[in-house]
Amino acid sequence: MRDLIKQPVNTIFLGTNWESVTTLHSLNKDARFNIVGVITTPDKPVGRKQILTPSKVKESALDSGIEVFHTEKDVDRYQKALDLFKPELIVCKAFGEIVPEFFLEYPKYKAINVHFSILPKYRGAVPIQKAILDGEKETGISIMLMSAGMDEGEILKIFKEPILENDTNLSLRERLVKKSADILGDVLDDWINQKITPTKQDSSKASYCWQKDISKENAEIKWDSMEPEYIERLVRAMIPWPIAWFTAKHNPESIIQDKRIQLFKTELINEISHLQPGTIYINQQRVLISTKQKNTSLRLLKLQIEGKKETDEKTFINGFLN
RNA sequence: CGCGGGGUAGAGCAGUGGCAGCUCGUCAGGCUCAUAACCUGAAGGUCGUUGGUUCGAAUCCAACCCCCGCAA
Repeated sequence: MRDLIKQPVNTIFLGTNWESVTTLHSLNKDARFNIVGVITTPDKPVGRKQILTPSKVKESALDSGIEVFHTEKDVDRYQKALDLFKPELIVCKAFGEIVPEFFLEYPKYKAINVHFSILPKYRGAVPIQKAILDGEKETGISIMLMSAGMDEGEILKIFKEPILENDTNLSLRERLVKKSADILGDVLDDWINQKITPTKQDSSKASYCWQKDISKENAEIKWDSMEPEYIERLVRAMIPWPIAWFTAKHNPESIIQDKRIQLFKTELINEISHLQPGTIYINQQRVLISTKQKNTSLRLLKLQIEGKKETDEKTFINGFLN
C-alpha cells in the first residue's frame, strides 16, 4: 500500500485542448498527484488571421507554474522528457500524437488514457460524434492502459453515460469531461494500490472512428439520400464543429435559394409535405424543411445563413417577413 | 494583398440620389374568464468611421474599422 497523500505520485500529463485542461486541473489540485510536467503539441496557427496560438493546456499549465514540454513527434525528445521529469505515472487525455512504446513503459505505474466510449467500441479520435451519429442510447468513459495500438490497451474501469435525446457532441462531451475529472483520481489511486486488475479488450468486437469522418465535407446534408432521423443526429453530432450544412438549391418553392445554410438545432416534425426534399418553407410560424419522407419535416430552431450570424427560428421569421 | 456576403431603432431585415421604414421586442392604454392572441397609442436612429462628388447622400466614389461564410 502506498498512501498517496504522504507520497504523491510524480506524474506527467499529456493533452492539448480544453478537455485536457479540466482533467489536468483536477489532478493538479489533487494532493495525491504531483504534476511534474505537461507535454503538449507545438503552438499552431489559429483562425482567419492564422495567429500562432499555444494549446489550451499549455496556457493553463504555465498559469499553474507547471513545466511544459513539446515532443513534436520526435522519438529523441520523448526520451528527453523522461530524463527531465522521471515520471512514475503518465496520464493522457486528448493528446493526438502517436506515443512511442518505451515512453509508455517507463513509469512504474504505466501510462493511463481516458477515452470517451465503452471500449472496444469506438476506438479512435471521434467516439462521441460517432456514437451520436449511430443513434446509440449510451456511451461512456473508459480508463485504460496505453499501448502501442490505438485505444487497444487493457481496461481499468468503465463508466456508462446515457445519450440524451437532445445531446450534442458538445453537451455530452461536457458531461463526460466533468465526470471523468471527478473519478479519475480515485481510479488512479486504486490502480496504484493494486485494487484493480486490468481487463483485456475483446478486439473481435472493436469498432473504429476517424477524425476524417468529422469534417466539413462529411457534415454536408444530402436531402435526397439521408433519412430525416439521421440528419437530425448529424446536426447534433457536428456541434460545435464543423456544423451540419447544405446549400439551398435553386428551387422556386423554397424561401431561401442559392445560399449556404448551417444548422445548429433542429427537431423532427410529423407533417405531410409533397415538396421536394430540402425545400425550406414556413408553416404556422415554424421554419421547416421537407425531407425524403413525405410525412416528416425538419424544423429549424437555430440556423445560420452564409454572411449572417446565427439566429433562432423566431428571429429569422421576423426578418423574413419583409 | 486568398475568394465572397454584410454593418440602417434593443433584435432581425427592407430601402440603390429627394421627408428614415417593416416585423418582433419595450413602455402606456383598451378588449378578454384568460393568453405568447387581438385593437389603439408612444418611446427608441450621428444609416460602421473618415474624406470626396452633388442643390441634395443610408444610397454614388475612395480609404479604413468590425462581423460572417468559404479556403487554409
